[in-house]
Amino acid sequence: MERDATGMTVGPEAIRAARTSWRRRQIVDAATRLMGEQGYHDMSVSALAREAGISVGTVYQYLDNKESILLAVLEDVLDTYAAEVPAAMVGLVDPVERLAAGFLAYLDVVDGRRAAAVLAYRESHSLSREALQRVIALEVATTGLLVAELRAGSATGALRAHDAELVGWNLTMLAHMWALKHRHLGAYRDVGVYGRAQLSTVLCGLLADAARERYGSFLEPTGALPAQAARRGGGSP
Amino acid sequence: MERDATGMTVGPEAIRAARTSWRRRQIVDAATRLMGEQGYHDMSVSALAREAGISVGTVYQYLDNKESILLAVLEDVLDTYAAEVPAAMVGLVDPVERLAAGFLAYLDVVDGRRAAAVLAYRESHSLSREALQRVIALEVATTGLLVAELRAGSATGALRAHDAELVGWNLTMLAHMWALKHRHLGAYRDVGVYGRAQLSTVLCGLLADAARERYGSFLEPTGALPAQAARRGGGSP
Amino acid sequence: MERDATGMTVGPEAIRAARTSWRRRQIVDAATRLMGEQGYHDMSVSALAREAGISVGTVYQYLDNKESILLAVLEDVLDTYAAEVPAAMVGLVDPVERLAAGFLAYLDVVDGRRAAAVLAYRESHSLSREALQRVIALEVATTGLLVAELRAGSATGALRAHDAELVGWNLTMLAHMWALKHRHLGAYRDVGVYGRAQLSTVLCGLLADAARERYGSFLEPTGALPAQAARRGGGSP
Amino acid sequence: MERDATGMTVGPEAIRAARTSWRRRQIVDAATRLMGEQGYHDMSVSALAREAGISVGTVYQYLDNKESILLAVLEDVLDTYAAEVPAAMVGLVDPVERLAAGFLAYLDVVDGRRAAAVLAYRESHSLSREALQRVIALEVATTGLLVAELRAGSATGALRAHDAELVGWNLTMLAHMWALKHRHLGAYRDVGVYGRAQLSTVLCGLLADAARERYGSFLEPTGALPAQAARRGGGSP
DNA sequence: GATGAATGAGTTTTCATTCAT
DNA sequence: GATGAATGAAAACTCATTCAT
Repeated sequence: MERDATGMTVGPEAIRAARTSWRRRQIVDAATRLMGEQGYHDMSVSALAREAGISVGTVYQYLDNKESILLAVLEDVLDTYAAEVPAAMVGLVDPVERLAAGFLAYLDVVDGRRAAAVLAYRESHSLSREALQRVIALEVATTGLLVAELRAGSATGALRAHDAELVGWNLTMLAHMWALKHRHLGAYRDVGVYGRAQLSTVLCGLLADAARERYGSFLEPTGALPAQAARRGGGSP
Repeated sequence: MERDATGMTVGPEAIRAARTSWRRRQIVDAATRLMGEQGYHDMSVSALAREAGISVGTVYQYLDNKESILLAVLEDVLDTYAAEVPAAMVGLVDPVERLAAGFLAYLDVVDGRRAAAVLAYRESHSLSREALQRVIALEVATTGLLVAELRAGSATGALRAHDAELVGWNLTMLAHMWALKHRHLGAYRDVGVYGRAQLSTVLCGLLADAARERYGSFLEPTGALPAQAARRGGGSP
Repeated sequence: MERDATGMTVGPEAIRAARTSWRRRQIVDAATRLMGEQGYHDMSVSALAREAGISVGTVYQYLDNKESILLAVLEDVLDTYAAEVPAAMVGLVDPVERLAAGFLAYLDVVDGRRAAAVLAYRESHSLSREALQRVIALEVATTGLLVAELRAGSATGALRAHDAELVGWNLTMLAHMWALKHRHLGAYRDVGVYGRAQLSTVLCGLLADAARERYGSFLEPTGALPAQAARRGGGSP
Repeated sequence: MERDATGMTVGPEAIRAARTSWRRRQIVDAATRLMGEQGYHDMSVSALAREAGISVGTVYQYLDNKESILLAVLEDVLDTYAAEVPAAMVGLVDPVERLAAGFLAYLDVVDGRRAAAVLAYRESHSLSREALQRVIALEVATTGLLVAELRAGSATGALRAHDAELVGWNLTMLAHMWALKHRHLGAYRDVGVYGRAQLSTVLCGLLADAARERYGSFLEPTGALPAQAARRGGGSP
């Protein structure tokens, strides 16, 4: 493989790879926009091409068929969750703090791409069995990150015995809810407030009595979050 | 208006009305089935007619167009919520008990018609502006029943000061979640357990210290529910 | 056949015949109205039934199919021509006067039922071959009445040698034109004026020099018509 | 804009424009044929596509909907009138000669496209309000050309005072009549004879006494036309 | 690689006609 | 005789996908 002075891979394959990912991004971004507005079925491939500024033929050069456009869009959001949630936990060691930071990062991604977050609920059923499995696997993986912290918290004694998987899905659901019910919740609320309120709801029944004081700030829905957790989670101003 | 020996209204208009509602039920039931499996867009009207055992023309005799089939299906579920939730509260006076009974009844309907419950999330965006408003209004109305009890609970001092509207939507969301995440939750869990667990999660942060003992049973996720609340809520075994 | 005191036929067959003609009139009148507005194809049989104040089934009891409704409507107008044109000539002996009276009567019918007159041009092609033959035969018959007078006029020497058939169709066409081009002609003109103007146009080239003086009034487009001819022809004020 | 050796515009836009007009012509020609036989409503778009030798999709690539196919067909004939009538007058200065030449050219177009000429009468009512306005405007424009000559003839004193607009419509109607009544007129007559006969009918009442001699040839229905007027007008042999 | 014209299967919807009541 | 609910064939129109340029 050839490399240029700065260490970047060059040569025909590198050019091709770069073009491919650039094209896919063009397409996925345009598709996310259109599908958010009109839905998967009402987005025609030619409208997508127009929105992306390319031709129909080019769309089909980079994606096999309409369904794989949908898959690419959904994977794109789910990949963002899978990247941002662990990124927010880096540097934190306490399971409860990691959990809080992960949840707030999740919520932050949802808030930044609300329309895309809704798509996973609205359009997944249009995927083939295999594609659906991939989407589910991604969702399970991200929720799994939260579940792991819930289990770790139990192990350290900070959290009471609980159904970690159920609680993990609760956290995921509450993050998604910000997008799903934004019509009802978003008018007079702010993501930050929303996130803290939901976190306190979930942690309330979870924290062991002995740990309540230590994590008291999480139980105070309207209170300020400890610096660490807020760092990543407080996305939109 | 003529009436027969049993007091039933008879005569041409009564026959027509009865036929109309029977036909609409046939159609709505078939549509709920097909849309649950294939989605709104992938359900063709002729497939619907076949499933309902009638002709395409007959479908259009009772519903104006495909969109109004969707609306009828969604209203059908939402109407069930709006009927069952208050029905479950009848006879109860304590706000917390009414809230619990309402939530469990809501969950019970969701459990009984999981596919239909998901449709509201998946297909609402295919409705026209006006139809969407009707659907939203119905959803708001049912959630409003829970919000009212949350406010009443605050007034009696049983519940702490809280964002009643947000908590109301949380309860709604957690009921819907049983359908939305059933793939993940339903395999090894039972609605009854699920309902009590979620109720305890929500009530934990809400109950005033003074009321904790009184409603202790609600805070015990796996514990038995007090007779009253369980009576209505414990639908599917 | 039974007859009542006034000599009217009675009995079941008479009742049936009377009902049949009454029903057909209801239907033809409604159809003429609707077809005039919407055209034959855009008039649905159920809309026709509604307009006529009867049920679809009843329409089919009196007319075999949609095409025969069209035929009935067209025959209705053409029959009116065939009745009114000779009626206007009754009592007149002079061929030129008879011709003038016939033309003006024709025009008068057209004026009274403009929409129906247009239907013959617009919708005839939707008739079956046989039905079309009947319509054509009726039109030929009426024009033939004018052609006969043209020939008679030649025989008496009042009219010059001419292509009587062509002139007959010209007169027919000019009568129809009042309906066909009414948008352009009707705004600032009156049927009476129109009729006299067209008659003078046609007669000008026809009258033998010796007869010009005698029928001078017909050549004066804006002049008054001789009493006889005006009697019938001056329909709309 | 690029041009090839022969000065033809080339490049993608030129190709596209050429293809578009070629396709539209294919479609309009096929539609004129089918609509002439079956009428607008009974011509299905798929039958049209078959007749044109293309696919349904291609029809819709070049024309928005079925109505615009009809409009294209009607505009096509009306545009021919609007082009041929003035073309026939070029080089003539005398209003009466120009009028005669214009009328005969009009008739010539009608004769060349009889079925299409009838369509304007049969199918106009299927147009939308706006499309109808366009069709009417075109018809008025062509008749206006004749009306202008009628007025010019009055100004020079060749024609008597008359209702120029009415006479203009008469000429238009008589040209159309060749198509509308062809069943009755066409069997034993020839367009040339028909045209001269009708022209003489119209001019008879119109020519001022002083001009009768000069334009005597126009008044002789069966006589030869003066060279100029015959040149253009004598279309079909 | 990129384009976009062409395709035709598939969708929603209408409506003439029938026939049990 | 009168009704109008039921039927299903047929129509207009869309759009994912291909492929010659």
